Amino acid sequence: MKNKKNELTKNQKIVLDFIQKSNKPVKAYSILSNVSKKGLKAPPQVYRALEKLIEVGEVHKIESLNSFVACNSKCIEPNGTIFSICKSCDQTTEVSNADLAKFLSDFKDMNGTQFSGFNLELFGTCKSCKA
Amino acid sequence: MKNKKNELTKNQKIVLDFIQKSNKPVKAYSILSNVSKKGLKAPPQVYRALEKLIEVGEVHKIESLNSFVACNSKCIEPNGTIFSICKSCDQTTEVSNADLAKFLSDFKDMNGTQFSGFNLELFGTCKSCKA
DNA sequence: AAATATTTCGTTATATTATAACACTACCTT
DNA sequence: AAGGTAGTGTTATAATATAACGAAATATTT
Ligand SMILES: [Zn+2]
Ligand SMILES: [Zn+2]
Ligand SMILES: [Zn+2]
Ligand SMILES: [Zn+2]
Repeated sequence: MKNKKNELTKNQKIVLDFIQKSNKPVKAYSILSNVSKKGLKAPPQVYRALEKLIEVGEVHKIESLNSFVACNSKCIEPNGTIFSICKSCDQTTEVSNADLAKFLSDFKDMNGTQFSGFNLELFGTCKSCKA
Repeated sequence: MKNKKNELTKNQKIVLDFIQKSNKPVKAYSILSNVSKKGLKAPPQVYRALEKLIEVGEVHKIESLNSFVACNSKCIEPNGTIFSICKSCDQTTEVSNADLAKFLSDFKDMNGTQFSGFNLELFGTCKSCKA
């Protein structure tokens, strides 16, 4: 047994709170400077919180942006993530499409072996950038 | 008209050559140290070559590894990439599966708008790591 | 409750990845 | 030859991420 009280710690909550309030993916050092008044003063404190938050599924990393977003809690597949990213403003939303998620989860390689996880990043232009 | 002689430059060829000879994704600074005897001595020289090689489609960046691979020249979709990545050794192969590529290219968002590009990274365990 | 193990914390230093800026060169186009 | 574009070499620095270590907090066992 690992952690009877399965709650986030203070630092983890502070970081998650900031990410959830952001409407775009946020960078680690942006998190750091924005929560420094709450006591987090060095990169490891932020990166450690992020690591945990990602582990428990509250946060995802947007690899192509080196940035972090809160899970919209519509993750369909536990080990797969799908994002829609605006090429012009980086606005990012988690895509929940059952067909797509199923297609990806069920996908097998040449040998018929299934994958254990996936990350799909779809690039386009968001509504406000089109206008 | 851009470039009548549509060839790669010396530096670009050196970098591409090294990437093609590698059997795994390679990191920029690993490229740098490996081609330094051929005259490339500073990061910008490598990153500029990479930028061009990516632009012309000879090289892809593996975002989750901050590494680079040569295109296996089986890119089905011009603006979409699909990779299979071993979680344990980082061995990476470009996946060419017409059904999957078509599914992703045709995928539309809630508003029915098509995306202009995508990158899919599939995670699993490679043959040799399973053994 | 006390002892032990585990996890988190704060901190300093450093590693890794990537780009800005600038003067200069090579080549293509007219 | 003149002008434009792309590439080069170089120095410096920005941006992203982790190693290491001892102290503090929390959980588990005795
Ligand atoms: Zn999610
Ligand atoms: Zn946008
Ligand atoms: Zn390719
Ligand atoms: Zn492997």
